[in-house]
Amino acid sequence: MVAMQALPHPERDEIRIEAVLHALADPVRLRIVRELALRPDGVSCGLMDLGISASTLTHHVRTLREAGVVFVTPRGTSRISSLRREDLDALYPGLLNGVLAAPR
Amino acid sequence: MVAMQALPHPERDEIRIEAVLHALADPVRLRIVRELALRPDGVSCGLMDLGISASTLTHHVRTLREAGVVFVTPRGTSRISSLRREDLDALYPGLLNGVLAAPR
DNA sequence: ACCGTACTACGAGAATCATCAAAGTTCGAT
DNA sequence: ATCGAACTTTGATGATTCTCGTAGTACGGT
Repeated sequence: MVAMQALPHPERDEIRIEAVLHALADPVRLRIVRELALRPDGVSCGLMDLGISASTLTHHVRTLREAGVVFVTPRGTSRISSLRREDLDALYPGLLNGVLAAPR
Repeated sequence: MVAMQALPHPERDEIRIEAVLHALADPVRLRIVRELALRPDGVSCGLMDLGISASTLTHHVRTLREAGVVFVTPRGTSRISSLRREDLDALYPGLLNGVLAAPR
């Protein structure tokens, strides 16, 4: 069993700091990341009340996924997203904690 | 003596995480921040060999200043920039270290 | 087989951004 | 007072991005 993922994700060594920072710099995506930080087991982002359209949400989740910030895996008709905490902490120790420490 | 600064800077409590992340997300600005991290006493960004025009550099330094990432003060005809390490570490502990830990 | 839910793909519009050149400002030095 | 160096301002351009609606796909349940 090599690939249980249906969607492309960057390997840890392919993650670029500029892409991560850009992904985190958007208010909507930051809210998603904050929410995911509270749910280590992952959750469907569609359940979050973000006040944006479904297609916009798709765009943001893809941005986060392609940057290497979140891991996304299909579950039925939903897609479960989770923070790539281990990878991010290994690459940029303290970054995620610092971002999450910011006042809401 | 209230204001020794000639340029407007956000107070610590006015710094917003989205602005900081956006400021750090640009490759040129990230290079500037990395350089400033090596020079605690500050330096004129014009001395860095960034391969951009002077007006573009002005734009980037202003973005960093207005986000609260750097402190800029005039010195003769130059402007000395320095990282606002204390403020950033207080607001987002670990963020700066994490960013600087990233492979260049 | 059909329907509803969850999500994606596509195309478009508005806004933001990075970049530059040209012209202007400020300051120190001659 | 003049000059040059360092920087800013303005205006423009092209690229990127955020947003949406519409149409489409995939999956589970009835």
